[in-house]
Amino acid sequence: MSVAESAPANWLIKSEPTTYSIAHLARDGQTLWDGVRNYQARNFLQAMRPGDRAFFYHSNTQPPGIAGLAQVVTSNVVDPTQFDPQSKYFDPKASPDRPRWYTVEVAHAATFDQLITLEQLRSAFSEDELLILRRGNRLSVTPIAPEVVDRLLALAQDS
DNA sequence: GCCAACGTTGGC
DNA sequence: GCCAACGTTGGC
Repeated sequence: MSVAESAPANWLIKSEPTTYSIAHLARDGQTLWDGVRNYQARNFLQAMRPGDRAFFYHSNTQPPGIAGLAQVVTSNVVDPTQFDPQSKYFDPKASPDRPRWYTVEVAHAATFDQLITLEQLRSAFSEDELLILRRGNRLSVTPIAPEVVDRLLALAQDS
């Protein structure tokens, strides 16, 4: 009996485009997804594996929506900004022998010709299907189920 | 700029 | 361990 490799998982990662947008990722090729300081989001980041797909969502902008795709290239990376007193993400309770915050490196995979807007997402999906549609949701990293992924990719094709 | 929602902090 | 106060997020 062979050990089956699990299929790549799918995620949604949020960023404010004024801070870091899909265009920045396209320019950089890849980046360290640093600065996440929420335990639930961190736990999702730790579950990511190389090859996983991430939908790149632009938040706090007009209009908000999914701007493109990224791919996880390195997982379980200690976020170095937690040790840097100059960083806005500095965490005085973290130390190199006891890191608290882990993240991933992601590579640019696609920039959609047109944003899949939040409005489109709301009309196509329920709150249970897409966690970002939940009222008051603040999680910056969320998992996406396979059946939702196919419909999202179809929406991206249409755009 | 407003404000609802939610996570975190800290006094007790 | 409770919970009020506070800070942040993010759509509108």
